[in-house]
Amino acid sequence: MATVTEKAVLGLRKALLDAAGRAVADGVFSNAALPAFTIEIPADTAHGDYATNMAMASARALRMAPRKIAQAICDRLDLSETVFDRWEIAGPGFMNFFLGDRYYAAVMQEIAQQAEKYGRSDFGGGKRVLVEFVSANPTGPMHMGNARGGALGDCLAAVLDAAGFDVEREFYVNDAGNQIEKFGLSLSIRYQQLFLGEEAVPLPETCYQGGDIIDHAQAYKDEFGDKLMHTDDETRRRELVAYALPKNIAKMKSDIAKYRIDYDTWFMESTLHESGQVMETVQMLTDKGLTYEKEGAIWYKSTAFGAEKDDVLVRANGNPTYFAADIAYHRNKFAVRGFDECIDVWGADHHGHVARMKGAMNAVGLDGDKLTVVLMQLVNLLKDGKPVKISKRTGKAIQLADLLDEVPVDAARFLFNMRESNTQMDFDLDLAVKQDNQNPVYYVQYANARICSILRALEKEQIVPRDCTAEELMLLKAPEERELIRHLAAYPTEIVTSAKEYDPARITRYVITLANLFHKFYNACRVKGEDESLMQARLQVCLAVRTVIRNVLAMFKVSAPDQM
RNA sequence: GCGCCAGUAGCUCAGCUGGAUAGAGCAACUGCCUUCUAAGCAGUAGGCCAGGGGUUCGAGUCCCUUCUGGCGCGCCA
Repeated sequence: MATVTEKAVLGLRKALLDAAGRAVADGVFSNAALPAFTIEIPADTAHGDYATNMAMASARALRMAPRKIAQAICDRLDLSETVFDRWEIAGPGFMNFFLGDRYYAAVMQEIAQQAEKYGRSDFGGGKRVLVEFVSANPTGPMHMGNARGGALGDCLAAVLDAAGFDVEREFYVNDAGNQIEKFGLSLSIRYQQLFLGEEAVPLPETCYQGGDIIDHAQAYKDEFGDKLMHTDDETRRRELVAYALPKNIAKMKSDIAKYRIDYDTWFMESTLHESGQVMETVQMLTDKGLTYEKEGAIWYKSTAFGAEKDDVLVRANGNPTYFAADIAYHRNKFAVRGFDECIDVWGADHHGHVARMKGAMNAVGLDGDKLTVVLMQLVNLLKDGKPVKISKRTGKAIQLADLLDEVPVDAARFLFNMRESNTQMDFDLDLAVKQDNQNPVYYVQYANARICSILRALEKEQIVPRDCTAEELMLLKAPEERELIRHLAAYPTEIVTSAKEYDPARITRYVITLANLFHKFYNACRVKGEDESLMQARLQVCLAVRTVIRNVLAMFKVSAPDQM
């Protein structure tokens, strides 16, 4: 089901090729194959609604001047089957085309008909995609970086869903391995300090320094007293982990829920170890001759699959590394659960692991190209214009929970999803806390509220929107109306492009522009008080804008209040 | 040292697979509410697209190089 806009471009392409065919038949063009050419939207609308470089691209093959080629094509061009009604030749040989009334009317009808489905497509063909994001370490609270990753991952998943993929969201909980050992040791020392003092049991620098560790120890002491002062170290550590880890995970779940993210799965790393999938994966690589032993450890030949160096899978002490578990985890995604494509959102500090992870997929007989890693630069938090260091070890990290206490969720989700993921981003806390017009989320919400206000004002006069005929919709001729409708028409394509580029921030920018065009329309064109037909046609414009704004905001889980 | 990402208006960022005079928001300045919400709109000003080479009809976009910033290069995760 191609959209009105897709059909417009396809129709134009066909008309151009037909015209070129006639030129060959007329003997004006040689028989040479025409090179590929593009049809695109010019930056300046004075250059038409669509333009093609066909003549310039063909110049060499046809051994003709671009403008002559363009003239020959345009002379033979039949636009009657298209939604275009005018062409011109410009500049070095561009052919520019102008959309006719019927296009604008068709777009309006399409949006009205599809309503909340407008923008959705079957581009993804129902392929099963897993988007794994945030996956914060459960040894401590989530921080600002997780806020960006959360908005990015959740909105990326939403965009993929709109583009016709069958999407699931997943949080990978690293509840096993070295960092859990370290977590246990940190808890154990803090606990003992509560009884013996800090000097007697100093906390090593390699331990978690955060205040949350002390809080856990204190809470345990409050509940169970000095019970663990009489046990051996290992029991104490295990007991404290068993006590604190579920609390941390529960806290992550409640923070994530506050942030309006709904995961399909919280996947526990421990299940991979317990079920034997980690060692099974190591064995699989060994069977393929892709491992070797050195200094008591089992190494994987990463370099055989494009990585820069080999990596340890099983340490000399017999414990598998994070990497071994991660291979097993991704193998589980593809081979056990059968996802067609997997997307990981990682902090950019992990970029060095992308190649080896993809390579490892190939090594275990899967396809590394089906794993996409979306890298996200970490957030620079600014307060009073100065950077705030984000570090779990100093214990001074700004937590996700703190952020959500101060910044409305609407604003946080919107702001974190404005910049392309792979660019460094400053997050000015003072600015984000401000609820004023500097915050673009209000600008977009305001457009929606204004539309609702128009509808309310008209309703007081017993005027309600009704379906319009194509002729009535063709009354929408003002430049502000046309630009607005063209932008509305671009929405489905934007979704697909966003999905292709794994860049949901594109949609945020799209909706800001939509709000801008609506505000311009609002100032230039009145609805109330116009002739009935024009008023109804403009009401349809309002409804269409509201539909798209609501679709975008609902997709990104940002509220769209009727009044502000 | 090697690798990845980036460098575009005072600030934060767009710029679609190379296309026509490089865009937007914020900040600054000037206008616009007796008519649908001024959280808005219109306008002015602001640029050697980090520097230098190259590729071609055409380069912010592609290639090389230098500089600057961020991040990696663990039997950490």
